[in-house]
Amino acid sequence: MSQPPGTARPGGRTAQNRAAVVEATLAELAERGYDQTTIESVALRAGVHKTTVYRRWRTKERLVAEALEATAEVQIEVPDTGDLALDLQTLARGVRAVLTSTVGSAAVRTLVSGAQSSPEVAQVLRTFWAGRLTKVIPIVERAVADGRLPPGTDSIELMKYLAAPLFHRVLVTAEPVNDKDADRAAAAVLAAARAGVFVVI
Amino acid sequence: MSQPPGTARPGGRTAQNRAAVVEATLAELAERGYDQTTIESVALRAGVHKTTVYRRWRTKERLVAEALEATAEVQIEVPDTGDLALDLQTLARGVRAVLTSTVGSAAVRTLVSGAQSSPEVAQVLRTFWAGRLTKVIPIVERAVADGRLPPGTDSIELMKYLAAPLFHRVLVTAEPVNDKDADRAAAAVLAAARAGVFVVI
DNA sequence: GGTTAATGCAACTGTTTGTTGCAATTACGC
DNA sequence: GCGTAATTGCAACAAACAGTTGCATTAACC
Repeated sequence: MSQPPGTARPGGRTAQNRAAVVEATLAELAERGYDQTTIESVALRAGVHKTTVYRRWRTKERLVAEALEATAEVQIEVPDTGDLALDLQTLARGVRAVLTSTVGSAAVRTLVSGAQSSPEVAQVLRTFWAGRLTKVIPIVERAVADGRLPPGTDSIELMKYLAAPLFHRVLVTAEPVNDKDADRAAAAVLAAARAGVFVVI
Repeated sequence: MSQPPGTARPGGRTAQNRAAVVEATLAELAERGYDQTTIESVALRAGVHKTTVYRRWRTKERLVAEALEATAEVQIEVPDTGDLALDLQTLARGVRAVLTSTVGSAAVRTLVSGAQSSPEVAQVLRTFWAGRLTKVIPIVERAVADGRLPPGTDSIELMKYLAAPLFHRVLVTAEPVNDKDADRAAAAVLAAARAGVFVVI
């Protein structure tokens, strides 16, 4: 009993409940936002009693952190056509798809409200987005090797600039994001990259 | 009594209390964040009883909205040198200064997080940024007239792309933002604009 | 099939949010 | 100044919520 519940008998109903609670947490985060998400609302949605959630996760922060970690395997498609403009466009559309998905929406909403008060949640979110930023590295490296981009182009910074306008629409202007917006973001970052904006000395 | 308090006798102590509460609200938002800011904490800080705040503002959302509206006078410097690259750079540094100011950073995070649960706060957010986005219009129009930018360039969209990377650093990656970052954002948006990314058909 | 971990349930405590009646204070017209 | 009514302070209150605990029930694992 010194160990938290769910460790000694992790199969059967325990695993089922864990999955249901994680899914309910993400849905609540996406629909209602971080501060409107309560342990009770998650338990109700998951069809589980609140004491079960309290006993296994202890706090809302850990619950949110684990739920977001469980989505880490959701991947953005990595394009590999060799056409830089097309690859960036595909990547941008992938970012758009993540941003507008249930998981992505939950991550974004948690990012701006929950991460302020919880270092634990903030750390998970950093890991979450860092894993997605690396997607662009091979694409950029090949373009540099082929001479289609200037040598020394910082692929991580390029990826941030690819995603930034899409985040901006979601977070700041609260506008919808469609494929046309993703295409524009890709075109903008391509022009900037060709101009050497992302070249690190 | 059908009207909210503070309208019939707006002078004297009423005005003094209103100013104290607004100032306390901004301070709380800056120090503790949106969800940690409560009406009671604001009242305590302002040296006013909580019933006064409840009776006059009714909800936390209206209180926050009014407090943030009071900061709308903070202006970004409008460059006018005629050098497009330099003007964009100056503008980007102005955005950076707003984003990184003590009150500004908290205000931005508050706007973004509060806007997700409160349409009223969201409206303040839109108005706030709409007033700043227009800053770039004359600069872009002159550049288009001089042939330094393609005809049909959307100045509002350009301004969003100028600000997006700076917001991204503050909100998503939680990285510090300095003048070098602002300069890079300006260079990126200039390259994109010259490539015709912001041309509307 | 037996044991025991995990869960459901209800009842509880403590905290927070928001309200209300009433007395004290004070802004504003005269 | 002065009277009156709006505003505020105060205390007490109701309601909602967070989090805990004891105990009975269920079911995972040997």
